[in-house]
Amino acid sequence: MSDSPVAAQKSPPSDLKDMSDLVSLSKRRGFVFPSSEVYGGINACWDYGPLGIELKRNVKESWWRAMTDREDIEGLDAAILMHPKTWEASGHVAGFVDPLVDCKKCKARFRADKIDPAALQAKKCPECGGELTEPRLFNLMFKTFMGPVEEDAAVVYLRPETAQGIYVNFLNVQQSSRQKIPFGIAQIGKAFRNEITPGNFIFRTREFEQMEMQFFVKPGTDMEWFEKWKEVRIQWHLDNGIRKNKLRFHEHGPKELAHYARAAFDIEYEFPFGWQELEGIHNRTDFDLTRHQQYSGKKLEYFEEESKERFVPYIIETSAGCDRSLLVALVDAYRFDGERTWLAFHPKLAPYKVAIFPLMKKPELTEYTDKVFTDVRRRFRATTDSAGSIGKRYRRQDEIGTPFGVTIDYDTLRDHTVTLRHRDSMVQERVPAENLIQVIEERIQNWGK
RNA sequence: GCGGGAGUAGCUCAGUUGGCUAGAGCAUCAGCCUUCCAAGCUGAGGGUCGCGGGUUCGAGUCCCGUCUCCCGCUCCA
Repeated sequence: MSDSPVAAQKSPPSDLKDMSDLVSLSKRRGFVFPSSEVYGGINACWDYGPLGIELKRNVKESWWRAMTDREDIEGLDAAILMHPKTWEASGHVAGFVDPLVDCKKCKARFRADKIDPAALQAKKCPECGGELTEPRLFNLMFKTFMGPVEEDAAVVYLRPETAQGIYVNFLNVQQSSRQKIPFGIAQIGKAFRNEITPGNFIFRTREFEQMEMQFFVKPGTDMEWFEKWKEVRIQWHLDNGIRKNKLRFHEHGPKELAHYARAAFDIEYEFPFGWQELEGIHNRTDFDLTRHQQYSGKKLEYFEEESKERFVPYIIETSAGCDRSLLVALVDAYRFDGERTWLAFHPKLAPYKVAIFPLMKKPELTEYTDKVFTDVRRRFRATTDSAGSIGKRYRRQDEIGTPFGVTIDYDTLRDHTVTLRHRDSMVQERVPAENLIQVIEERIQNWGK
């Protein structure tokens, strides 16, 4: 049995031209389904299928470990429903309201606060001079009621960001975990925003999951930490196998900064629909904690032993979209060479790490396959398939991004070696069955090197 | 929310000027064939045509409403 590589003499793999191929692959293979599809779907809501949820768990696991493996970071899972005053303090009740006006002539839409007051008064479109509609309010927070009675006093909001749950727990976490500043709190959780225009598959949805880490530092050291976290977060994306040339970075100028931020840095990805933000790193100063002090009347200060100083910490925030990171994993991994479609996931993100096949559907081969499968799946998430030709089965796994294929053939029965096939190169190597797990571990260790 | 396009099997689509039990390819499942990279053979399952009304003897095919998706405007995790 030779282990000569089967060379791929095809045209170089291409990227996605638009999202349609990825959307249909996602549905066909069980990554992402439209929500409530039997009722015709609901705008911009999506469900993760069997493979999608594995991918998502792997993305979250990668993030969570990168954060909480550090000694200076603790985890938290705060409630989605919070005291309504939280959102007054955060500025969301006032700030998440964007009055919008439309031009009846050229159909352009503007934020009322961003066009010239005189033009707004005269209801004249800044673009074409046409007539503008009245400003209309769009509250971006989802509102609901606590308890059975729908009365104003019972109004609560679905959190529009997870960060506030961390801020209000700052002292609880610091004291219970006996952390000293600087330290951070990491949280993964859902957030909800009534976006005016959701879209681009799972890129912008009204219900989404955030992966946020808030790092509390002594005022004066904040810009230094801001710089450090920029580097750490860029590296995380690269460690997940995201191609460097598809990432770019954008440092906000003073005029672009949100009300809470002193500095902001975006990590952007080049999607088929353009460069878009994937993660933001912000220096939020002491804005949030100070506001919560004001609105709650409780002190949110930290006492530093060494200097005997008492201060409200500054916060460096890293805020990544979980669904967006998953979308980037899919988009970045998508390959098509004119014949073969495959997802070139980094093994740590792949839903299945290994697929195990009998070369043919024969009892003696399937029996051996079952043994290997039982063995391998104790270590790696694995799958098996015996339907159709071996080539077809390789293709099926390529399409869901399984990095390794293991094939049991008649030689295996004699010498107990198996074929280990690599998804991206289609190279095959012969490996003793007893060393299989170890070899795969090594290949994953050296991935990309 | 506004403008433009679209909605027929899991996917991609075909369905003539409204008229026989709505078709194809791929996919799926079962069997056969195959000793390493899809598309070979046999058979099977699966759509009532986004949804709701209306016109008509009769509608996937016409009319109204509604929902959803895609592309622009907006947005920033």
